Amino acid sequence: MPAAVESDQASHRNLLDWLCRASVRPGPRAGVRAGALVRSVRMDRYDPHEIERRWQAVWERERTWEVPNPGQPGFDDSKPKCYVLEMLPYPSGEPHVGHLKNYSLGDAIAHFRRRNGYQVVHPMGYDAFGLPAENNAIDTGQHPRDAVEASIAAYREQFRAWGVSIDWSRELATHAPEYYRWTQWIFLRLFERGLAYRAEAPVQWCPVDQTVLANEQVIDGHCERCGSLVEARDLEQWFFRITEYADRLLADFDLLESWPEHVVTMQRNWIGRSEGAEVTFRCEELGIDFPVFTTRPDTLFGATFFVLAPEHPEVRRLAAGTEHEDAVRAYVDESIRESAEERASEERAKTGVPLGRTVTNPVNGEQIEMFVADYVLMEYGTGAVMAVPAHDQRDFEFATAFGLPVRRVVAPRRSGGPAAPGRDAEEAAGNGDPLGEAFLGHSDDEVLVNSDEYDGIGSVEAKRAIVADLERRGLGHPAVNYRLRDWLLSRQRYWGCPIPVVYCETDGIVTVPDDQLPVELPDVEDYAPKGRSPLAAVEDWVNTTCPECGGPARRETDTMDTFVDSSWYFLRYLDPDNERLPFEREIADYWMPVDQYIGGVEHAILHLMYARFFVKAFADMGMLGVQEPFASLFTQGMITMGGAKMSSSKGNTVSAIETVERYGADTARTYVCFLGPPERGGDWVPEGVEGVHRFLVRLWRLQCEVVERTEPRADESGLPEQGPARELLAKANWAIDKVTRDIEHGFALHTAIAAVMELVNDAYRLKDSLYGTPQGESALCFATATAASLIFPFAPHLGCEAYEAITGGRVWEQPWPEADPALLERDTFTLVVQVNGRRRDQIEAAAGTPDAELLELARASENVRRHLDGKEVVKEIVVPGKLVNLVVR
RNA sequence: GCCGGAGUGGAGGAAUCGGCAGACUCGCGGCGCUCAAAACGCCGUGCCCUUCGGGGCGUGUGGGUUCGAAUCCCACCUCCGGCACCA
Repeated sequence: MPAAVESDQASHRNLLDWLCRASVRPGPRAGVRAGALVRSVRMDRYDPHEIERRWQAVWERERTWEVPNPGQPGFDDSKPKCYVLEMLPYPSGEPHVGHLKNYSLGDAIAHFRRRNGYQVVHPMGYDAFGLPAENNAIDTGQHPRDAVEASIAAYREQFRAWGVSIDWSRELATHAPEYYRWTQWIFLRLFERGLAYRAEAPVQWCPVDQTVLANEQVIDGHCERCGSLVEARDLEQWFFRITEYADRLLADFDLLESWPEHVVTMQRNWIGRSEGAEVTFRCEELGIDFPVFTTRPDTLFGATFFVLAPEHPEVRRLAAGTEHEDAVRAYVDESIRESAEERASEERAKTGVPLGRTVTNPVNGEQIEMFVADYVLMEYGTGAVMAVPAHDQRDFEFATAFGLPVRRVVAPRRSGGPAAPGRDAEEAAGNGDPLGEAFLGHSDDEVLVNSDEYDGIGSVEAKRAIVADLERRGLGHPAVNYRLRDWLLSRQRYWGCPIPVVYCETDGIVTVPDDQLPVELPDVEDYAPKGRSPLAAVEDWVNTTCPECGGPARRETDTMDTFVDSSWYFLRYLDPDNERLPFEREIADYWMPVDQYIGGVEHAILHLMYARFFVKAFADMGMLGVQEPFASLFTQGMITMGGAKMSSSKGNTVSAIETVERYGADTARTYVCFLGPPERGGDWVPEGVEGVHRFLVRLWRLQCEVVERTEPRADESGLPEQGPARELLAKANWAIDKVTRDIEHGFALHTAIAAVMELVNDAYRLKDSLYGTPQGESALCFATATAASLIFPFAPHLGCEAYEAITGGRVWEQPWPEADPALLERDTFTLVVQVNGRRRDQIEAAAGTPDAELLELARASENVRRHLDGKEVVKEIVVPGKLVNLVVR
């Protein structure tokens, strides 16, 4: 072996090494490879389907993508683990281009990590319970299980046709009794710890889907799924106590490796933590205490009235016997009838009715008037507020409408020191101190005014002092409030996981013992919901015996929200056949957390927050050693067509299946990765698909030509010093470096693919000058094999085929290539010469040329001289390896 | 209203430690191959002017910092996403 090659080859890993050692390319290949059988008939025609089927058969036969768990035969403990996961699909109809993108991105990462030395687990499953299949059953009578399983078959077939590298031995579906048995088991463990409970609460009811919804599933007062207006109802329902984890859900954002900032922000907003105090206002006449939550206890002296939500349980009692009784009743009835949407509408004037009662302001003993008004929400805080009109926009509007007093109690410290005590708002306004300025300026440099002994104290300090004083008198204490509500999990629908609970006449709520799980979902005659679950009609299922006393009992007929099913599926993949537990802790601890999770941003709050909650609860129960399920999250953008969201009603859909049938999976996969930055959406352009297809065909033909026209022979000449062979080798190494960095840094798959395109373009441009010499042919073989190797994560079948044709090796068994630093360094560079910052010339210069020489080169340029003529050079800027800028006057 | 993100050719997009604006792909134009077309290959393609040497303008708008700004700062406009009577 030539010495020149020997010194450089190590960094080429086995590819260039192999090319140099054995021959330019192998003669007859050893053994029967998948591609070798048909080489004779292949010719120049790129037949993606034939190639794709063939490699898929190899992977399937050899179970290439299956990875054993620790302790199982074949487990390789020398490699670090890597869990690559895409959000599991909801099997409805057929997979679409959104799925294609999701799984193409994930598969590229999985392949990339594998070839970088990781033991990658990359499983797949189906989120099979849920309304679409059930609604379909109502329309057609087809059992949801049959519909869902037909879809699963279609999805599975597509994923195979796309050549996604899935470990099929771990496949699961959430509607299978073997799976939901453990969903029920988890429910029971949460129940035992008080994290699942049943309670009556005001809930949101979707009249079309005929079920209650979780808060997260209501958007602007509408059902997230079907869009209909939700109604408020008081019902007894099952909840998960996610609010208990609110602080940890916030704090543990710190444990995440790489999540999009906006997803974290969305969850933060959703949890909506606010610090303040709970303060008690007492109605002396009736002897009722009204606690309120406030973030501004420092403004207590400005509380000039008091407002209850129309739903507040004490409203009717307060008004009873007063002159306002009828008006209050009418107002409350009207408010409750109105939808949340109407109540929240923006430009609506504040309305309300006096209650004819007063409460005592605990800081100064003032009697302030009570009102009922619909701008106060029962769902937040205590359903009552102290109104501080001087410093709250909403209270101010109400006060204006009802002619109530406005008293300013904080003022900016800067405006000439503390304001004179006793000055009221009208005065302040009259003194050119507009009230508008008084609205909650959150500057820390405010001081209290009109607040007795607290006057002059800074607002931050005053908060502490006032709350401490109230606490001493038993009238308040510091408090934290959350926007987050407990997760309402029961649904009055059929196609979901049964809740493993019975109601016994003597024992009340009794859980089904573990050894009787799963509580199987029975078949029903009629799927239509009638305000309660269709399961309620299955008499011989509902009527059962109490596991405690053996007496008669009725089963819970509600089923679980499907988000329960998907909150732990990523753990079941790791131990899918376990019949003792949902998953073995040791196995889960080995693989968890998910290193890279990929899915749509639409799950930013719901699924991702629920799954985080489950994992924390599991950790608390000793089932798991991690606090967070997903170390890194990538949210892909939606594919549009003509700038609009694809929908069958608009007729602008693209079928993933048809695209794959027409161009092959490699083209479809590469196209969705090439469309643009994957985190952004991308517009599907049919000509763009053609363009990517053309590129793959070019690579294919290049490979055919190289195999045909290069001679298998030993190359003893070492790395070329210059000329086209050197240029192409340099380009190939540049591409290795670029693709590697782009995939590693922020998922820039589109620019990675562009780099391979550049390599192929250069190979085309240079190939005719490379044939005939050992160095040239060696470089061409290396470049082509490198292109195949680099495109493999995106177009795995073509990557395999082309790589094998040139090297005889299987590309997925090769380590990811490493760029040779010697070939990355350019020996010349283009020196840009500017005069006054404008480009006047460019000159080829040797790398490492000293600054002084660069300046001379620059001044020697004819065009530069023209611009220097008659002027004085006042400054010379040299950026080594880049440019020279001459500043003249 | 508040919090994020983004505005670059005919289109998608590249360039983000401040240093050649427009990589790559599409589209368009030219040439080659062909009886011809498609396919394929090569070349060109921001706008304007040009004596063909080159020159001017150009990254949403207006200012600023700098030898030099798509990139940094200030003000504003537009679009997208999230939250929103949350006390």
